[in-house]
Amino acid sequence: MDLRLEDNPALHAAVQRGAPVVPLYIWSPKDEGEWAPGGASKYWLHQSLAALTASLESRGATLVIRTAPSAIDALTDVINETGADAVYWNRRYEPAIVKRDTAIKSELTKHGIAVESFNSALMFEPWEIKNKQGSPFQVFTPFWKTCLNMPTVSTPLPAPKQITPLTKPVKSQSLASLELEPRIDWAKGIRETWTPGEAGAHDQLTRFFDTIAAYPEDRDRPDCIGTSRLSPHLHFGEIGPRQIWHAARQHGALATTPGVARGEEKFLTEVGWREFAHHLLFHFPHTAGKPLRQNFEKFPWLRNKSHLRAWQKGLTGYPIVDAGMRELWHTGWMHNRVRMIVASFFTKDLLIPWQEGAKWFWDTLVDADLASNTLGWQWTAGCGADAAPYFRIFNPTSQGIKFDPNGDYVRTWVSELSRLDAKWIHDPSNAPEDVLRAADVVLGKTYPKPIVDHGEARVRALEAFAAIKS
DNA sequence: TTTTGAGTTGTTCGA
DNA sequence: GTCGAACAACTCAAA
Repeated sequence: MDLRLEDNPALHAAVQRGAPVVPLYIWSPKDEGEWAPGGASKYWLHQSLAALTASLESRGATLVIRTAPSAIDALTDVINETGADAVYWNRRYEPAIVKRDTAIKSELTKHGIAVESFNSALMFEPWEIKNKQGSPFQVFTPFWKTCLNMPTVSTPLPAPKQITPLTKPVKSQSLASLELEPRIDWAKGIRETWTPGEAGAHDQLTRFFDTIAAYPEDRDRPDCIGTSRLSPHLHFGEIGPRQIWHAARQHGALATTPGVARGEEKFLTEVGWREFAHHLLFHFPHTAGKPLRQNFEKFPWLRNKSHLRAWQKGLTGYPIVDAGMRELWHTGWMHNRVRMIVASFFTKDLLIPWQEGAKWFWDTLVDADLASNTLGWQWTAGCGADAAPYFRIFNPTSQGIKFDPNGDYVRTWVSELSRLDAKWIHDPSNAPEDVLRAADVVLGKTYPKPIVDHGEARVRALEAFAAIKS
């Protein structure tokens, strides 16, 4: 899924052949198995496809859009209609897609079509990075060390200046016919927050570089813009990790103050985590639905529908959790630190299976990415690679105080608490009566009481972990 | 094969 | 108020 012209190896190779090129996008959500794009992703996809259509037009080409139950059907149609003798695409690494694309490749090859696929989504191929025993890494630090010792990250390719179209136009569906945009317009917040598309991705990268020196500290602060906010752009391939790698290296090298490049380094490590997530899902394809660590199969999860709903709606009674869940609902995105807090609350305070949380994120995040989502949830739940030790249970109140010290983040998203001062905003249920009254907060009415007591929930979680000890 | 050191992101308790 | 240790045991990765 690479909705960009720059550093797009499949497009580049196709243009290099010198023959006319038919840029084709196939919408075949059934191919994704259980993981067809959710609502927020579909909204983004629509905008990004519109942007791609425009930029292809500026190079003389038209994006052909097709829908099919399976990609092979649409592909075969287009090959028959155009007489194409070669098909190029950029690889995806999700288990269901690897399977599909392998089948497509052998099918087309059988019919004499020259098929070639390329890596544009990752810095390294999952099979390139392995430990001394030749198996995939399951710990991040040695994984990333090995990546950094690889010869080079290849240099990004330029966007083609001109793309030669077929003389006879190829039939295309309209973008609207994919019905990616919601019927009821709930996407206002997303629209106001983001600019999907390749140009938007590069603007975002440039903006981020202005503040990257503060990244190591500010990245943990949801009350300020300290993170790159590139995740949805990366997911849709509007920008690639290799472009980011080289841009950050270059930017870091320009820094004159010694130590300033620390920001770039730290940021690239995070891009490394994205890489790690993709490699892991490739090597352990069952992990999107099942824990990497088998002993977690018998973890005593609870299923409490009303807790699940309270979490989804941002009505748990823990302000930092509720702020995060509402930011997600409103903008299609949540700050990384807050993702950890809400996920820890979900899996440890509520003891609901991590898969349920992953599903909610899948439908509501504009950056929903199977590899990153899987790693993140399994890491928090303690059943994944390099996972958090069982005793690391976030205290939502102290996390709030630590990373949102003035309460600005909570005030932005939980308006009913906006008149509470910093001293009590993360702990309204313990605030004195007169403080609450002065801030127009009536617990249980204007804002919920905590749905679980964190102290008790912590003890309960520790007991649950003790139950699966071998 | 065996051994050794280490492992993104915390919290609580007691000195 | 601050600080360090305990919170288990396991698995991974490398020597």
